[in-house]
Amino acid sequence: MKNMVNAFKAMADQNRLKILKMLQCREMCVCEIRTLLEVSQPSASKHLRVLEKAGLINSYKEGLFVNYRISRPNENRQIEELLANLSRWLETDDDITNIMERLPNIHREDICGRQ
Amino acid sequence: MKNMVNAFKAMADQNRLKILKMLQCREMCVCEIRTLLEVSQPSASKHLRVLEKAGLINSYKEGLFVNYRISRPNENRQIEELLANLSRWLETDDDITNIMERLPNIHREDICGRQ
DNA sequence: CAACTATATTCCTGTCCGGTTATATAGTGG
DNA sequence: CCACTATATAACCGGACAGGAATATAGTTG
Repeated sequence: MKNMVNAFKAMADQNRLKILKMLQCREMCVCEIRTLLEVSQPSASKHLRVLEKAGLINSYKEGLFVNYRISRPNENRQIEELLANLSRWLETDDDITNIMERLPNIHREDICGRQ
Repeated sequence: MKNMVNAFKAMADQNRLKILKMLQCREMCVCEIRTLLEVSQPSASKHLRVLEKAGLINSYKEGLFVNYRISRPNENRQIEELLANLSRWLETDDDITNIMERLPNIHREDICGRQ
């Protein structure tokens, strides 16, 4: 039950839902996420930590970057179902569609080192 | 999106998840819920309010009692999917199975007027 | 209408959460 | 090893939230 509660807590925030939707398109590093989200770097970092602790996403290092991605199919069936649902939800939400439009043009090479 | 966030917030609490699971068995009045949950009456009342505002449950009066029940299939497809998932989850959770065992023996006639 | 009962609301308090600023850590290139 | 960059963590603050105690409301019964 604790797991479930934590997953719901993690999803009970607009910015974190946005992050999940973004990562369902492709994996991204923190500075890409923070740029799309338009939040500060520490803020993005903390949200990612919450999602990771809830088992919804995980991360791996690639040089200086840390890439985040949706938790691979395993973990826990409930989380998997939740994420599967989410991928079908919010398709018509203004904030989400806005992010989805900008997402293809966001590349770390263009962003990093210029903030 | 706000709707989704509110639904997740409402579900991000052990007691509220318990209430939803209970109501997925049958509708109940506040004093039945509060007894199964082992919380104070105002606490139960407040949790119910949160769930109701999130569109997960609704209520109707029956004399002195207020009966709560799972939101009828309509409302919003996302909420419906969430609840459908929940009904398959937590089947093996200790707290939930404990409640499910006691639930058939809880009747308002035996409880009310004796607290 | 008075006494009673089921529920809701209010007020208070301690805790958690999100955001910001400042600082720390870790990896890279010279 | 130094300067730089991407990310994480810490410290702090204001606002939201859970729980309890007290009170209000609404419906019932006599």
